Parts: sequence; C-alpha cells; structure tokens
Amino acid sequence: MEYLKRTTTCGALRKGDAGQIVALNGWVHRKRDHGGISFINLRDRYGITQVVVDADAEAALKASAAELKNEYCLSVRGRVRARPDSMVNPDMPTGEIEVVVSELQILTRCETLPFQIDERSDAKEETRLKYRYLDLRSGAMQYRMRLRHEVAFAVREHLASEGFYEIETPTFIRSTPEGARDYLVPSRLYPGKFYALPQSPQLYKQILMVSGMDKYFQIARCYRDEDARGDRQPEFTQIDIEMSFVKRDDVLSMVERLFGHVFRKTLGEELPANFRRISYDESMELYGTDKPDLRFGLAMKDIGDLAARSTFQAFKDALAAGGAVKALVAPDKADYSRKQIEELEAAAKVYRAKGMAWFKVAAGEGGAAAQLEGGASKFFAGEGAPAGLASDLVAALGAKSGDLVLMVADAKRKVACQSLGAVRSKLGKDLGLCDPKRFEFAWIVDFPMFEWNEDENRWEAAHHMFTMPQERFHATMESDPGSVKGDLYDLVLNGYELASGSIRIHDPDLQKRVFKIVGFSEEDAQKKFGFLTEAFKYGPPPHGGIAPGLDRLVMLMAGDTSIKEVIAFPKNSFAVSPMDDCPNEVDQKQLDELHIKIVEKAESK
RNA sequence: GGGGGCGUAGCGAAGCUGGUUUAUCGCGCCGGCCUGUCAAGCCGGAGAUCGCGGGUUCAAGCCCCGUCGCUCCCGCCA
Repeated sequence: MEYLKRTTTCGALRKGDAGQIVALNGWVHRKRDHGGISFINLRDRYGITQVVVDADAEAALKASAAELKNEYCLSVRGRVRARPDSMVNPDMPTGEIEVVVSELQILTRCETLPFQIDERSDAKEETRLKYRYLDLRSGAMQYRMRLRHEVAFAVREHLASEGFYEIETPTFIRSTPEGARDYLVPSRLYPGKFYALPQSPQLYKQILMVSGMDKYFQIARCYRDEDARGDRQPEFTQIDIEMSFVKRDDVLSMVERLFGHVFRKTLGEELPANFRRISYDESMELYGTDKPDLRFGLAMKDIGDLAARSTFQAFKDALAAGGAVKALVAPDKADYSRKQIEELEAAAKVYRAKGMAWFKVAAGEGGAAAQLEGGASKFFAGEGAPAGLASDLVAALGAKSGDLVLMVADAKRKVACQSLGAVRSKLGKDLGLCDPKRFEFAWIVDFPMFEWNEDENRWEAAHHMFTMPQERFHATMESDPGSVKGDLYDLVLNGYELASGSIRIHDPDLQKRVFKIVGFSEEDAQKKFGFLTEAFKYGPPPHGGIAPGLDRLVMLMAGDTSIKEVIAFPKNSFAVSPMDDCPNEVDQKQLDELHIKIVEKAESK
C-alpha cells in the first residue's frame, strides 16, 4: 500500500503553522486515551508533536487510534491547530500546537519492547547493546549521535579552512612492533601472511609529510587488541593530524584554534584562546597523574622534609629508601568518618600504596597554634616529636582548623604520587567538584622520552620511537636516557587524555641513535620500518602532529563517562557486540581458503 | 593475568541473621472505564524453574563449592 509521505517533521510545527494541512511520519512515543479523545505523541529525529483524535472523529479513525501501541510506526494527516492557552505545553518546542488527525495509517507494528524508550529508561547496558537500534531511538542517544556528527563536521570545516587535506590511509597495513597488540587479517593469496589493522595511521602520516602534503588530517578508525575500559574500545576514532615545517607551539596553537571552533560551533561554548601548560613532572607532583582533572585544586604537597623530622617510622623508611611523602588537604573535612577515610585509603591502595595516613586539624586553645588530632597526629605532635613540627606542618600545608590532611608515603616516588593522586580524584568526585558542564583544558608537556622497563631490563620509548628528543638533551642522550625529555605533548580535559602528539625525528642519524637506545638494532629497524627509513633518505621535512580522540571528545562534551555512549554500535567490555553476536565462528571453507587451522588450547593445570 | 561489584517477571529494583508467604514493589504488558492529556487517571488481570549445576539443612533467593554472563578498576594500552 502506498503510504502517506510526510510534508514536515515532528519537530517543526509552531503556532504560525495553524490552519495548515500536514502529513507526519514517526513513531508512537506515548499515547493517552481518554475514551472520547486520544492524544498521541508522535516522534521522529526532529522532535515530538502531539496529534489528536478528536471525540467527533469518524468511527474508523477512532478504531485505528485505539489499536495504537508504543513505537508503532505511523503516518498521519491532519490540520495544525493552535492549542488553547491553558493547554499549551511549555516543555515542548511544538507545545503550542497539535495536529488534529483526519487520516491515520499504521505503517508497521511493534512488539512489546525489551525496555522503554524514553528519558527514564534505566535498562542495563547489556540490554541496551543487544537492542541498540531501540536504544538509539531515545532522545539521549539521538542527541549524542547528532553531537558527534556536528563535532566531526566542525573538525573538517575548520581544518579545511586552515589548508589541511583529508587523506585516507590504508586499513590493511603491515604489523609493526611496539605499542598494542595488533588485530590481524589473514591473507588468502599469501598463505601464512597477514595484514594488520592500524593502531593509528602514524607511519603513513609521516610518509605523507615526506610526500610534501604539508598539512594532513583524517578522521581515522584505529584498532588495538587490548582490554576495554570506559574510555577505551577495541576500535575507536582519532582526529589524526600531521604538519610540516612546524615546531611544538605551532601544533599546540593549531589545536587550540580547532577546539575553539568545535566548541563554539557545537556547544556555543567559548574556550580560552590558549590552554595552560603544565610539565609532566609538575603534573605528577601536584596531581599524581599525567592527566589531571583541573576543574578543582586540591593539589598535593611534598612534605618529605617535615616527615623526616617526625617519629613516623613508615614515613622515614620510605624517605630513606629514596621515596617521597605526599600530603593533601581536604578543606573542612575533619568531620569525615572512619569509614569515609577508609574509602579514600582504598582508592590509594589501588595504585599500590601500602596505606594512607591522616590527621585532623583542630583549633588550638586560647589562640594557641593549631592542634593535630587522630590518626597519625601523634607522630607529628605526640611524645618525642620535635617542638614546633606540628605548626610547621600546618603552615606548610596551608591547612586550617577543621581540615582533614591525607598522606601517602612510599619508597617509590611515583607510587606515592599516583596513590595520593587517586585519593585527590576520588575527593573531587565525592565533593561534587566535577561539573560536567565545565571544560578545563591543559597541555602536559616535557614528557620523559624513555622509560625503564623493569621486566625486560631495557629502555623503551615512552611515546613512540619517532619522537624528537628535545634539543637540549641531544648530547647526553646515550649517557643519561632517563632524564631526556621528548618534544611531546598531551592535551588533557577534565581528567582524560584527549590528544597525544609530538614533533618527530626527521634526521636519520638521530633516528638511529634513538633506535639504539631502545635496543632496536639496525637490522630490526630495517626489517620492520625499512619503508620509513628508506623514505627518510629522500629529504624529509621537519614535521610533527597530534591525534585527538574523537570518541573521548564527544563523550566529554556530552557529559558522559563512557565512550560506548557516543559510539553507535560499540563492543562490550569483552570486545563482543551483543547485538550481532560478534566475533563468531566462520565456515570451515573460509578457514581452508585462508590456510588457517584452529588449534584447541590444551587443558593445562 | 589480578581485584571489587552485580545476576530475582519484558525492564528496573526490594527481599533483614536460612523459617509464619502463595517471593514484594514501580514501570511495561493484557482487559475494562474515562472528552483535554502531555511520566494522564481509576478498576481488574496475567506474567518468575530467584543465571546455571551440585552440596549443607527438617527447611535455601539467602550458606558452601563449581560454572556461565555482565560491569568497573589495576595490569596492559597513548
């Protein structure tokens, strides 16, 4: 049967349209049947319009209306009517009008839903993913998909305006070492050989610079076979960018302009022209992480000197072992219960802290210096503690009466910082300091170039092997790899790493030295990256780039905490798609063609 | 690889220390009433092998063992 095609959408009609005859297509969002009269909220992507089957409608029409259930797909024709003043719904954009139905077609029917499609639906993620097509009908998901589209569009708009070319790179590439596990694609034509799906287009974009493309970008799908997290999926999308003849600050300001445009266009939000910059070392010392949430302060302090004067053996041992003692002031939280403090300690222990010490600050009597109370106070103010230590500590922390002080010591400086940093994050959340409507960007710069791998007893690249070591370290690179800073930068937003990038090495000799430090022999380099080193023999330009994560960006803009919310068809935490039950077995014939044999894992115990 | 949490009707939850029960509640669903609702309202109804398997017990949704699934985190991963 020919269906009645819409003349407008469910979000379009206003008071001025009264009197018009219109046709609408959409889904029954809700129905209210009053016996004589019935109201149907008809929904499409553009909005919701109330359509009315009046009491004096003909019998056949009333019969059709009586049949309607949620999510039936309809076509209706009717006259737009201004609602009487008392019946205007100010919460609906179309609330001043309704459509009086003269013709109603049920296009398709809908079975009882597995969950309700509205703002109140609180179905489990598992169920939502299985019926993703229904979940995507909800207003919240429609908003997320629209925002994602608009962000991607604004990215293209802005980068094109700055002269970038969008260039596609292959998704079947050769497997390269380092980084995450690759997803592999077997080759039918070449038995025993495999393509890999790219973890990122890193090598291609550098080669495009050698090709003189000058400014490249791509909204690129990336694949990493690692365990999922709230902000991680096996496949995800990066706004991949690379530029020639630039230095670090050129890349940073380009990104500041890009994000400024994107936030202005999509959220109407004005970002600062420049984002603050924090060195990696400072970020670790103050916030215990390289991706601090800067919507709140609660910065940590180093109290090593003061802890050394205390009688707290655990602290002194940590310091003697070359570690650190870090402290954090929770303002006005002296009323925290034992249980609340234990919950904070649990957060610290996740990052391998052995414990968390604390004390409360109370007013001294008669204007005397502040008193320490409870927990570890006796080590600073008790018997045997040096006179004045307590007040020195309170002064150094800038604490006042009524504050709670939290401390973590560890023989490893990083463990102390990360653990108390986790406490800081939890405190920020618990105290409601993480307003999802606020966007606090920062650049983290001066990352270490190399990290010592304790298991393998060797240096490895903290970022990747093509990162430029900062020039001031070129002379001492081999003698002291640990102190070399790379020309590296991360963009962080509200506690998430939003982008990561670097200036790359374009000098083949320097590249060889870096390979050597991370134990990558010339033969290895030749075998794995031969095409790149070969390309770099032919006049490569100085270049650098960055790759903001589109999923995380949209997630934060939408106020979500999982990128699954802003991906149309995500995988669950076990890399499975519950809707289509993927991954799944394939036919033996397909395996045969690919020369692949499945070997059952032997039962081991 | 490791740790925390969860699994009770289509959905979301409650169910105390194992026992006065026929496993409770809200939404949804089915039937009826209702002319202005917009999370409509009122009356009635159906719907559950309490994830699965085993064990302890006079008695198990609740305790024990195993197993499957989901979720968050550490590791891993830029």
